[in-house]
Amino acid sequence: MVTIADVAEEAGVSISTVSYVMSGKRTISPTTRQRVERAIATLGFSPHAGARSLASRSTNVIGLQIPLRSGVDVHVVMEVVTGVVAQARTHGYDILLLTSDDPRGMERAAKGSMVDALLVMDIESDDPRIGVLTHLEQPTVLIGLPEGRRTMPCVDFDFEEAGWLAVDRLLAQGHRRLALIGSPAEVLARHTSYADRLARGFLAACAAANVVGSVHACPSSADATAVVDEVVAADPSVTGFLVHNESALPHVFARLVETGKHSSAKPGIVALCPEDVALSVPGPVDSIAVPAEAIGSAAADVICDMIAGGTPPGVRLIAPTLTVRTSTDVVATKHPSTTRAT
Amino acid sequence: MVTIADVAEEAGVSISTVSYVMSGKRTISPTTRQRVERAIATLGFSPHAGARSLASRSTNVIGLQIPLRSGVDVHVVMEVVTGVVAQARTHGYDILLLTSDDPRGMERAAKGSMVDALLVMDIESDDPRIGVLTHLEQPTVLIGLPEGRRTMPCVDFDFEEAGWLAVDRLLAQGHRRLALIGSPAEVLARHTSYADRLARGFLAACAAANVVGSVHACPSSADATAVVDEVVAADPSVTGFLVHNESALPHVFARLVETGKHSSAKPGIVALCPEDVALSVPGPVDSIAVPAEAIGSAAADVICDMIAGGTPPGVRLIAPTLTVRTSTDVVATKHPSTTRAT
DNA sequence: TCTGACTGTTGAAACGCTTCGACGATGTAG
DNA sequence: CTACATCGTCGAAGCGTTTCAACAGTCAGA
Repeated sequence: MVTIADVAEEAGVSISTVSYVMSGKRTISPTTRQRVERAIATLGFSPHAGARSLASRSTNVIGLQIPLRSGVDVHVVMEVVTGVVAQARTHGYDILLLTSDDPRGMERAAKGSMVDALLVMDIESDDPRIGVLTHLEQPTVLIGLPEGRRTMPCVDFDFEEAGWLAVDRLLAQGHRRLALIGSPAEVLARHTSYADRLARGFLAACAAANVVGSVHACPSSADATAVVDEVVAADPSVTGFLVHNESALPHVFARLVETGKHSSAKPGIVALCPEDVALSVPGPVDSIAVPAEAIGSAAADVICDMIAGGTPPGVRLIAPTLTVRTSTDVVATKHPSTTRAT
Repeated sequence: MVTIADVAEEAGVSISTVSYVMSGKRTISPTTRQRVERAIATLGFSPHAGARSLASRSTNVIGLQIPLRSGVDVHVVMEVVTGVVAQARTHGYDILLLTSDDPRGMERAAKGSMVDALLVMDIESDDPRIGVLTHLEQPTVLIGLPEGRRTMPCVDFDFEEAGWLAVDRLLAQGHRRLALIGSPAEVLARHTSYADRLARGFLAACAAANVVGSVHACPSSADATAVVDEVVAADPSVTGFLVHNESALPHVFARLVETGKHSSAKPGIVALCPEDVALSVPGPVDSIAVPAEAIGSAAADVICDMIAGGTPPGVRLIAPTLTVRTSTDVVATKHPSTTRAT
């Protein structure tokens, strides 16, 4: 293994000079800088991460808690992770994967100084992990939005606003009885933050328009068609559907087309999902994109800023955008509210 | 921060004694052991990972390279990751996420002593990363199976055998002209290991049975139906389909049902995908499970064993199993070849 | 010419842990 | 009773960085 001492010798300078060349924390004459840089290159030196973290008390690693619970959209999770990793790298950070939903995994990583900060996904409205997290020294950012007192920064897509936006669209198309075909029952049962917020926005918008809206759990399997049938059977006047379930979307779409509830001429669906999922369905459908990768990179930005000593930004929500594909008179409507910070 | 010195003082022993209690590398009397353990608990001590890695020259972290390339089945990737993480944890290892397909990311992690070993997913038949990996000090395990000289251990599902198995089943059902509806074109174009091997097994089995088999790229979107139509149009005698494309499966299934190529009475499909995907389709379909999580944990076992000094196991392939759902006379056929090690 | 400020460089002290060699104390065999 | 392992514990030397305090040397201002 080649150490900083080897580099120093090769370049004919002291160890500390090499260190300062690498960190840029002190002024170095151009000539020595070049000598050192050449030595680093010829020897192929890369500093020992452990030694570095011991001396500098920082690891350049961020712990990322990702959900393995049932019912989550892997597609979305994966994209968020992609965004986090890519953006963190641009700040010089690597990602340590934490998957156990037992918060002791995060505690272990934090107390063992394995990470400089923690990023937690799959937040529930009243998340038990938050208590543990507040006791840690490392800054923490949540991807999601718990209810009540928010003691730590949150980053997420504005699902509540998305609910309003979807209802707006369905109302504009003349629908007067709406249904939200949502996440699987287990996701709703544990009050996953995004599902709660979407339902809240959806129901509030319905109420504001004096229209009946109902929320339905939906499995990610082909059984989704059965849910559609039940919803329609229970109240045949339902004509407008907000679908927020990536895996179920193809089935729901197919069934609503079969039953005449959705067609290009008479659209009855707004889908809430990543763009490519909306496009993969056999026919046009209006959709609100879940900008999963953008959420991830925003979260990475926030947390890197906090590590650097920036002030915690409170809540950062990414505004929803509706893309219309079922009518030619409008192409895309950007919702007025832009990204808002609290 | 509480250090090992604090623990030593609290317990009234020396620092080294505390260390030996934790590592178990020397005999310690029951009484001191208890005193130390109590001290650790009361102070909530957890050793500094960086210091540890500096002194012991090992990090207890495994680098995991996961693919972000287009066309891969996120579902499968996610499950593999799950298996890796969970199993690695049982061996005391954490996972550092590496996503850039640029091998310099892995080089950086390895040369900076951030990881004890590397696990590389999404292997291509002639993978350019392998050259870089062989120069690293850390052991490396591939999830996939490159062609040619195999200089490093490989773990994967036996896709080639799966091809034979699927053909067996389709032949047994009387089909005499088969088609493999496979991965997206970009996956085939870069000769992703699993796609190549599946095609090889499929074509070899067809040839052995003196039956015509053809391989077709298929996008993950609704355009999959168009592929089905093209295949059938090009040769209407095709009646047996092996489908290996998680996202396309619902569309392919639907189209084949519509065109009368598949039904419970006259099944024409064998699906190669995770179990839950096969079950999510609206109707029974025979399938060969891709045991993604098992692949991940097998890989983790192999790599942990290598770190511990075990001899590299060569190639480890998990045998395929066919699950029959379209006929009541057979329930499940375990293929004769069991997990084989080379 | 002297003083003080600034520049570029250095030596050495941490950082928190593992592990080697050593050392009493105790047990065992001759 | 002596000689010699064995057991349990300890002190201290690293591991490879960062960073502080210090120090020559240069330069500008008085």
